[in-house]
Amino acid sequence: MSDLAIATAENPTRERIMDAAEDLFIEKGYSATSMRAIASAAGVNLAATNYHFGSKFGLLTAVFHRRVKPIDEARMAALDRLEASGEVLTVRQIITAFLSPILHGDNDPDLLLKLPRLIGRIMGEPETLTKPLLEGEFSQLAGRYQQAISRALPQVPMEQLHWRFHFLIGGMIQLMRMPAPLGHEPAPDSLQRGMQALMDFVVAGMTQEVEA
Amino acid sequence: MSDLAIATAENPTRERIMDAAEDLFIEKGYSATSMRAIASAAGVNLAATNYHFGSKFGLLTAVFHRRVKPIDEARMAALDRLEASGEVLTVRQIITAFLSPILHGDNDPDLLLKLPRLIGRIMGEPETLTKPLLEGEFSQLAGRYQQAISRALPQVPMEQLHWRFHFLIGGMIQLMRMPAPLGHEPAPDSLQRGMQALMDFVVAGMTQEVEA
DNA sequence: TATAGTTTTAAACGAACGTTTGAACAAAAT
DNA sequence: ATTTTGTTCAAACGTTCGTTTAAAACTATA
Repeated sequence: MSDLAIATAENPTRERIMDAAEDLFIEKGYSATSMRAIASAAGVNLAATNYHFGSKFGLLTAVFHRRVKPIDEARMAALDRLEASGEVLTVRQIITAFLSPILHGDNDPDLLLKLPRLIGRIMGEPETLTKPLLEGEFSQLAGRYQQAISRALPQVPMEQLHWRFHFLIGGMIQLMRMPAPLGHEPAPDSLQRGMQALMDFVVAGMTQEVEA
Repeated sequence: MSDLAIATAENPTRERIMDAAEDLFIEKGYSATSMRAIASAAGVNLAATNYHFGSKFGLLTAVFHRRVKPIDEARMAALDRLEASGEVLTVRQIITAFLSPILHGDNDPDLLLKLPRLIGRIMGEPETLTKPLLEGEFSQLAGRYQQAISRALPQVPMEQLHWRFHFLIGGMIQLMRMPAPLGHEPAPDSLQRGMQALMDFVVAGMTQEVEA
């Protein structure tokens, strides 16, 4: 028996487990979701979860990266494309490149339903969980985007730009966690509308002028 | 034996439990924190936790409200004070009234250390936990502030204002969860600096002008 | 000092947890 | 046909969970 199963071309069990785990992680959070609940929702044997993913955390990692990887790759590609033009970028171009892959990341139809809530929920977990998930990849991506913003706003001190990027992330997570404002029912196009509002909000915050 | 203990003038056990619970909730989150760990850290018997707070959720409620109540009361009072002047308020005045109680909420010296991380962590928990905690009080507070912002920006559609308030909350939570930007070590005055940056960012986002 | 009320304690309750085991099964390779 | 390899399964491992019990210890009033 090998340590972990080798994923065959089509492995319905593996994917059924990941789908069920994703839904439960979104709804209940990581700690409050049991492997038994996942196996039961997936219609597979309990031991299959550990067989395929090694551990509960291994399963979380797989579920998380399945959604995030295409988004971050699209973000990288979008910035590559912009910078290849050689022209000076606008803040709006950069912000759009960063945020719009969430809406058009890949061809998965329920990306819009799953990804935001998954990110939002997992980002609420303790750092001991989230840090290993983000290590390396995302911080490199964030660094590239902050450099790009810095070139677009050369007069703004670096510390300010770091804070403003911080609030971009905060607004994004808030939008993902609650795709409608407080006390409002989420409409089908809430996320799109919220994303547009977020882009305008962040561009204004990034390009702010000192007041008289 | 009564259902719950009546809090005497000074009840070191009750407060030791709340202090320990707060630290552990901040560090590990709610689900991942056990009553045993709380009792052990507080140096009290396990049964004392249920004796004083009825249940784990009752303990969370007590810990949460101990921190949040003075903040929200200060927010209410600050808005009262502003509106009593009768003059038209600026967005900056309103945003400042909302955010600055976090920095100067009461006389507890470790408010700055505890409150932000507690809020940030708990807001990351599933809605089933957070909704009962926020019901009533905060939504009323948020409503009043959104009304005030609406009067300060009469030309902006209500839907836009709701989104912008949403992002104010998101930035605030992000700042509370991570009092320093990504990849930066938190300095002693990080929260103050971040809060100032957040105010500027949000005021710019709130008062944004449509671009040419 | 008796007595009533409150708080703390050790111990246990049943339930649920993540993980592991070893046998059964399927399918491909020899 | 037989071995090998990957997968599924029921069952159990030991641990930890939130909560409860009933007695002991404490506090204060009478």
